[in-house]
Amino acid sequence: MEPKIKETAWNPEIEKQILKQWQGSHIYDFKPEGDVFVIDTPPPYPSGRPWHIGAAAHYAQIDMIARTARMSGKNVLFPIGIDRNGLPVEMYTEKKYNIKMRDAERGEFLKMCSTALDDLEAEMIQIMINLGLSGNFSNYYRTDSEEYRSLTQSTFIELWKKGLIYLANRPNNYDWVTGTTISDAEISYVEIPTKLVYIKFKIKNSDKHITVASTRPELLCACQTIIVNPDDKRYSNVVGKKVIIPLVNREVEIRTHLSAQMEFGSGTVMVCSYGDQNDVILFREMNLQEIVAIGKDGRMIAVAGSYAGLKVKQAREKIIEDLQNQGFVEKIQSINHRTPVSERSKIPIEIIPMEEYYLKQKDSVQKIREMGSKITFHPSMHRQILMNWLDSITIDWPISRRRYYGTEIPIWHCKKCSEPFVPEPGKYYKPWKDRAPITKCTKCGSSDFVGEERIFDTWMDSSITPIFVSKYKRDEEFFKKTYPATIRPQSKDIVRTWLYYTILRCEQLTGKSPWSEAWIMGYGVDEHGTKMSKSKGNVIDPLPVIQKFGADTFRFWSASEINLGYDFRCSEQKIEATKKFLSKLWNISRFISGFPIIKSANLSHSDKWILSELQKLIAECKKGYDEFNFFIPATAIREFTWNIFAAHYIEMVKGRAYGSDFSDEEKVAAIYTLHKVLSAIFRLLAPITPFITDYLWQRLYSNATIHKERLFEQETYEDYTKFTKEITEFNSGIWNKKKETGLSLKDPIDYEIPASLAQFAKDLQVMHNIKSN
RNA sequence: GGGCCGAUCGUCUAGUUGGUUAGGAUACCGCCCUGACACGGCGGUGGUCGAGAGUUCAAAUCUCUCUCGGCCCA
Repeated sequence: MEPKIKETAWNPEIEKQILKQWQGSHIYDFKPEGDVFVIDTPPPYPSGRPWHIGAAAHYAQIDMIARTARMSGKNVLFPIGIDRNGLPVEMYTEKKYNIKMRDAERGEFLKMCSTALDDLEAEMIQIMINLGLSGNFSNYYRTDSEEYRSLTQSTFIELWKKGLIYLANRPNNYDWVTGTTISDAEISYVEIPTKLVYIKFKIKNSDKHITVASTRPELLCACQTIIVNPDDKRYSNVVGKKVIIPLVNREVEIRTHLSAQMEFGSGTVMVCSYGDQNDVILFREMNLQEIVAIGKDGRMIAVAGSYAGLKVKQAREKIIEDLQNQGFVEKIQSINHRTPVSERSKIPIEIIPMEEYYLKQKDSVQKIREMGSKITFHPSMHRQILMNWLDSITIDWPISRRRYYGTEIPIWHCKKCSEPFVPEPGKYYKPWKDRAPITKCTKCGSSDFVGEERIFDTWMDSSITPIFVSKYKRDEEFFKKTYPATIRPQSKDIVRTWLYYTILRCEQLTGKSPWSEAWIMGYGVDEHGTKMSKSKGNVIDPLPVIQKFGADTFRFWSASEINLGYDFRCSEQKIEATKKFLSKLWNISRFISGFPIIKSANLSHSDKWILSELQKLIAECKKGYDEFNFFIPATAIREFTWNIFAAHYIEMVKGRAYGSDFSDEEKVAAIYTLHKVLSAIFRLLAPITPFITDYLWQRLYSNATIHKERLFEQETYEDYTKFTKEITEFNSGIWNKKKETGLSLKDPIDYEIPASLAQFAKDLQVMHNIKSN
């Protein structure tokens, strides 16, 4: 028997020719009809080389979702997009050209950012293609395109008209390095060593003092009250008295408030505008007059007296020194303080009152909680991340940013009376350079207008991906078919941003939940379990790994190694080891390819046994594919193929398939079953390893692609799986015996076949060359 | 300080209605060319199931406490 396949190992180079075939044949094109399955693909941000290997694994798995749905008979919309708005590219550009954004001409700067993104994007797209993603590459979208930005602006205009957006001047998280307001979602917390300074405040008309512990002594000039806990006996006799602020020599009153913790510091807290979020709450609650002490450049302003012009940190050092010199310091303690920092610039944020645009979100929390509880989460435990976040929302979402590379806020104000005007939706507006959409102010009659210079928080763009890909407001028919989308795949670290904001925005615009399922993946960490970062030097570049081992190897590794929702380790050695399975599959196929394809047969017992094991495998795979957990089918298929099908069944029927000492009927049954099982394995594996399965499928079974086939068909056979343990143990027993006695595997042996295996006796006898007595 | 999640051979994991010598894969070691595969076959080393206590005839599995790791919030 000559096998159809000559090569003895899977060669990843073949992937290139398969890719070419896919590209030419449009097998992955989407038709908006029948049973539609829409994936709200995350558009990755091209923030620099190399792309994270964990992200590549993530996209490989998203493709498995698409292929699973397609092979289940669905019409799959699998859009590909690139997220290009936001701060990282601005910082990248500033560094690359050694310029400052605010010194550059705005139009020029935007062009530089756009060019930088083009280069970074090209490699990302190439990796996605090489990975075999079955998405829409011929028409991939960019969030900074005219079409996308005009949709963002249209949705803003729509919500503005609905009254869901307002301008307000209130204390905000402010990142003075990047010069913009940021939302709570863009803040992370880090432990920073800092000094807790115990400052003595003189009590008015008394020679006594009280001690106040603070990590922000530079804000003394903005202090408006001192609070103590109402239950704190130590201070009950001073509540209501006035104290003199050291150095500043202003009087403030001592009050009580529950938020003062008796155990922390001295039990007293100075309330300043604004040291932290608690100060913001207290100023509002107690109706205190705010004193702004820090400017937009992160330096103290005039009200800080001699400290004006100093950066916050310098001012702190200086004021501690002055307090010490004048005897106001009782002691200084070194502590680690959980400090809010900007996720982008990594520096501690300041809270500064500013006028910004807000999108109402507090009123939506209850509705989103209900929607969230109806969305199916994979795995279900990650629903909690959303719920925890919903519980912590206290203010509306500030959506304006004082940066350049983003979608412009489409609004003009009357120069004279400040009346705002929004244009008609449907076009892309740049108010910083375009003319106003009206000629005369409807309020005061003035004809001078000033365009808004600010842009949106990038989440304003990203949060409308489901309505962008479904052509909201652009193709009503298409939208009806494709919205809400089916599934949102994403990583767990952006649940509170991307997932949450998308539900919020889509609910406000469409009244519906944007998808029925959310699929949440963990992070890729290095082989020792630590987070990959450029500074640690443990980043693995996915591109050379994919080139070396092939996309299918990489994909099978990702499926068999990553448990959905949990963090996973990335090691090149592990990826390399997975390649062996593909070669095993290749060689099984090579062997079977030598036999003709047979339509039907009269099965013998061994055949019925492996077919009922196959049914068990199919049921197991179905369970995994139904919840898009590819770990389950990948490991089950590997186990079945290698350790049951190849190790036992193929060895058992080899003699029969070759035909010596067997009837034609018996021979035909073996060959029929070999092909039956192999072709089922190909289809079961196709969503995970689309290259090798399609190649072998076309070599052996069809002129057409495997990717239009059904994933599996469930058939019923008499259950023979109860024999599996006995068969495999019997075979092991003989292999061991031959080894112990120094026999070669092909040597004859005396061995009793137990009565319970009598149905398989003939196959077993030939397999092991057991002497017939 | 509070919440959520996790912890099983070096690594990935099975085990979730309490009763298995705790199973598999990978890595490692040894032996072996066998009608597809040495990217193979067979076998072996390796786990006091994070720690402690409790319930029980019996606990990786149930209860409590603690430790560590991750994430979130105040």
